Amino acid sequence: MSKSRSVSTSVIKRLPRYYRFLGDLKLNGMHRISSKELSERMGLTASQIRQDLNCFGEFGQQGYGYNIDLLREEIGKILGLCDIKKAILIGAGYMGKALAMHFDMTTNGFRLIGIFDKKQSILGQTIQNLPVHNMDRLDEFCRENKPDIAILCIPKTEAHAVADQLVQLGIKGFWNFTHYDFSLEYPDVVVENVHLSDSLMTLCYNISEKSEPVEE
Amino acid sequence: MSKSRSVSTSVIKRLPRYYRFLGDLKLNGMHRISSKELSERMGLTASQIRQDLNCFGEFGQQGYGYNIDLLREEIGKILGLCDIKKAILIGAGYMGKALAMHFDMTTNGFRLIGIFDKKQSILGQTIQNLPVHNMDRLDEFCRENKPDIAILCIPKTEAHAVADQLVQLGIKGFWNFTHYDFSLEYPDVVVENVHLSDSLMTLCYNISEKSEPVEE
DNA sequence: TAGATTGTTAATCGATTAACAATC
DNA sequence: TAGATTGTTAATCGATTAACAATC
Repeated sequence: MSKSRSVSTSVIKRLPRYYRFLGDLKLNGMHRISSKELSERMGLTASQIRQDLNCFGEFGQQGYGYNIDLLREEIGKILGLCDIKKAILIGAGYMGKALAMHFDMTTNGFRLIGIFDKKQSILGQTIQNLPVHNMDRLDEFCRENKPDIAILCIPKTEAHAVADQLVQLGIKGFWNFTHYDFSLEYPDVVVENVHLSDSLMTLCYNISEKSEPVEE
Repeated sequence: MSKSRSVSTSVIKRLPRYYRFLGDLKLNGMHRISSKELSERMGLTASQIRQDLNCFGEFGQQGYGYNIDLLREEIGKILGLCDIKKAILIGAGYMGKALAMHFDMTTNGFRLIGIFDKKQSILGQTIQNLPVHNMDRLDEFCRENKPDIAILCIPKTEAHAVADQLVQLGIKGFWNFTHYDFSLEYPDVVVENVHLSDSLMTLCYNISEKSEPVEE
């Protein structure tokens, strides 16, 4: 299906945004769009859009443009959204709960199948029909259910040990909300970091920069 | 203080990570580090680190390397973390609450000064000593307290109208957790997006890619 | 057919890496 | 002084943009 291996991460990172915009256009009742019009709506160049898409195949038609519905579906396939993978949540604090309750993972390729915490007060609870298991049941659960990824919403101090354990248990990826950085430790495991602090600091920089007098 | 205007966003995005690693090294009781050793720990090249830092000044010493504590502080200054700016939270659902309760903004340059929602059931509550105000008090509050940024944790459908209102009220930046994309609409307002869906889709792609048979 | 717009090659631009003189 | 490591210039690499023939 895919044309060749190793598409650059810059391209990959743009795919979800294309997917989102195409979804919005679809909801607007539109059916076709040219790379030029899409580029204007997204703040990119038409060239870039065409280059990006041509990493994966030929989805357009000369003189016509792209069929919105079809292109969206193709990008969905490229991202692998159709094949729903199994996720477990480690840490049912505020952030973990927010994700479990509020966030529809199935539209993003995942289904939550288990929740774990070690805090006694949380253990009885049920979140989205899933009981919160004690951490000491993690091994057994993973062996039985073979989750693909783990969502880490635990304190930084616990991240390392838990990650080690999960890698041992064959986890394939982490959605990492902790402040711990294990990009390098497990070369065969995919890590997607959501470093909220980094994001907020970037905003801080840009705000500070903006309000500074511009020196020539 | 800063050497020249318009440092590339690639560099800016790496600053918080440097800041984090230097903080960890400091906690480890270390005092100096060379660009080479830091590069190995962070998975970068020494050249890149030196290039990045030299966008802002000369923080090292030949033959010695960098003073960890000092470099960390300098990066903090560059990011503008010392000057605490005012933030308001719009939307006190699961995600909004998680941020307000759990996330220490002051270490990232911001202080939460107001929380807003329109859901009747939430309005009585107090989160981190801040009462949840009704949305119809937003105008008054902003005129009185002049917040710098707004954290948007509201449904996509409401994002556009609220953003418009806040821009009118002089907000300087958004920390955007909604699925709405207003990168282009307000050229003078700084937007930092936390598109969790995009992040999860990227993870989905990388997991799918990894498990596919590698074709040559 | 003529016009529009793609897919793709070539040109440009920017970011990363390498090299090295300066210097602690 | 000799060794280490910076700051910075030059070389390389990759990503973005421009151009255009192919074609719907």
